[in-house]
Amino acid sequence: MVKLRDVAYKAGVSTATVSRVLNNDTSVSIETRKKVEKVIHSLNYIPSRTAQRLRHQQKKSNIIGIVIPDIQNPFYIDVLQGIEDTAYDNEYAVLASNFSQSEKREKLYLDILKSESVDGLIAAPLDEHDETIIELVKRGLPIVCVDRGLNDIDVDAVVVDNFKGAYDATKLLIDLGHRHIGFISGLIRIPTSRQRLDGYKQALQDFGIDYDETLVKFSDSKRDSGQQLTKELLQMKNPPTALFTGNNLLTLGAFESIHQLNLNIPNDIAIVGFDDMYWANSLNPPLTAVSQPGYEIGRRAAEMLFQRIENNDRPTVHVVLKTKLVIRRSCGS
Amino acid sequence: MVKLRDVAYKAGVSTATVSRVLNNDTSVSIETRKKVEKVIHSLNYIPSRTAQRLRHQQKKSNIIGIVIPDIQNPFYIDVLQGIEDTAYDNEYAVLASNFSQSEKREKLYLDILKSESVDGLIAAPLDEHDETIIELVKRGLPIVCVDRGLNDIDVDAVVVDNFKGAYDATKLLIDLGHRHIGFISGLIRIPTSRQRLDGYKQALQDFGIDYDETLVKFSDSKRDSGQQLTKELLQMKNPPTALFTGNNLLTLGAFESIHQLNLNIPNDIAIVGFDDMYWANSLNPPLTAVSQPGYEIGRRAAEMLFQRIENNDRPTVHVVLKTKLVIRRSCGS
DNA sequence: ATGAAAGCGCTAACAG
DNA sequence: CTGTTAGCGCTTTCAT
Repeated sequence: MVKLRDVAYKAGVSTATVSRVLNNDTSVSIETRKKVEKVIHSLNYIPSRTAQRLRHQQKKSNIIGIVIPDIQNPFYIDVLQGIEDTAYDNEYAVLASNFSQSEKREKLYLDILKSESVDGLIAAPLDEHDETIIELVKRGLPIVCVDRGLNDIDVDAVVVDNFKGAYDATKLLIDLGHRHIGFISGLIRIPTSRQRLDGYKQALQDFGIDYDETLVKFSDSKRDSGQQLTKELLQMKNPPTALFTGNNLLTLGAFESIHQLNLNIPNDIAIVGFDDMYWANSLNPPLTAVSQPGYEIGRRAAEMLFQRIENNDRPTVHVVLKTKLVIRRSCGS
Repeated sequence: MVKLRDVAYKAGVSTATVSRVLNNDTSVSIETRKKVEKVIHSLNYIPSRTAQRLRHQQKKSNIIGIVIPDIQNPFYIDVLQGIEDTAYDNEYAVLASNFSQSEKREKLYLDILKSESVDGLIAAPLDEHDETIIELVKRGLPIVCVDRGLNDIDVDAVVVDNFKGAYDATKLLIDLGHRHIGFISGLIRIPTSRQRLDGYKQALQDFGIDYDETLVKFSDSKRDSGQQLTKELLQMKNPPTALFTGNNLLTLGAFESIHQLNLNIPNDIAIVGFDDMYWANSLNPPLTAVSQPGYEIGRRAAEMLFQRIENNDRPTVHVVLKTKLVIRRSCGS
């Protein structure tokens, strides 16, 4: 490996001068600069960022890290895109990592990103007690949580009102006359799942419908689970007349299942899904959905992160974005 | 920032001892180790990977970088997942970046990843003459290209047989009796788009159908374009009876457009799409598609990269994976 | 079993 | 305008 010293030696100057050339220090004479640049080129020399970073680690790297729970979930892709665009506008670069809901991988990536000296981190914690993230916050690394907050520590967060979103969806179905409404939930461990379940329950209660636990299924939020659990619900002896699916992949599974059973949406089974993804209009019938502003979540989170990087002492902020019920044909009318 | 020296001081030992504890050197007495570990914990100390790497730079970082053209395209997500899983099995971590088809962003991210001292890179080049990537290959950074190869330099690549895939799709529609087949292509600049167009043309030619350029539309491979161009095609005075869409997002746009026009698939318009994504079965009717093994592409690419990291001198390899025509109901029968 | 000290490649005072 | 030099945080001989 050719190093700065080699260049200096071959060019007959000091290492400092080479460094100056590298960093466009104006105080180098034209000829010296030319000479050095020639040697740099001829030796195919590339400065070691590792060494550079070690030298002045106070300097910003202008890189932020993102830790995503499940890259297969397009909701997080929207968030990521919002972060990316905002970052780019602010001259930051984004390094993303996906931990596929695995605690071990999450820790691995947090460690790496941390030590790769990112200026800050945007993360969706595994749950409200995510220790690895809490530790990083304690160490003073600028962090903004998205989608899910953290209970045991004060930290910036951008989330949506999952309770209200689920409430609205359930209420819509109730308003349309349904009394027997199935719900396919994500893992109860995950805060957003709990909040959505609570919204569902509250709506039932407000309209005098008893909560029937046989109508509620829990899953890992993957499409296959949605498919499987929808089938189970529809094959009950007293099946639901309407279905509320807890995230976008579960919704797709439900559609698949319903088509397979040759049932008609919304006549045989009405459906409202959490998440309004890009394919919602391509489904047949188009999906009625609780729209989460993923891109906006990402944008806000990035902005908050950049503020915090500038000033780590400002008070923490929780931003709660509203969901929006987008009514299309899958719920009937 | 708490550093090794702080730990040493507080524990009343030398920095060397702390380092030994960190690296599980056996020659540390049990009590000393315990004492040091306690301090490490209490101080919340994390070693700086930057410094570690500078110290013995021969050591691998066990990080690979990925440069993705468009993270909104789920095909690349499949590839990424394949890479990720393989990487994890081989104890590598993956840092991903998305350049949204922007040449400037691509260069930015390649620079960053390179200097973040990744052990290698998996990239989908902008085109066959992508200079930034060529330069990195020349420098000796282990690189594997996916989806698209590089013309001017020898480099490992994992691609699919786009020509054959497009040929098969077109032939299927011809076999079903269609003579007037629209094609919505991606940007002609992108190699995969050209190959698919060639496959389409060849199939027409082989079955004695004249190439009609008014039936072919070019676009940026986004859903909106698919929607718009499908509308244009279907509103021609002599509209196609069948449609071949050049990638998954274009397909979604086409479905949306067709539903809006209240046309029936496949009776009014048959459709075959490139890319068999996870939502293919949720569409109504389910989509007939050219399946690209995205996950497999990622897996192979990662394996090849790890081999090259071990031995950068091995000859370059081009892997061409086959596509598979998955017949469902959108093309009629 | 532990410590002292020499760097890894680079930058930034400080001095000239 | 250019050179000397002291580290950045860590690992690793070489002593003890």
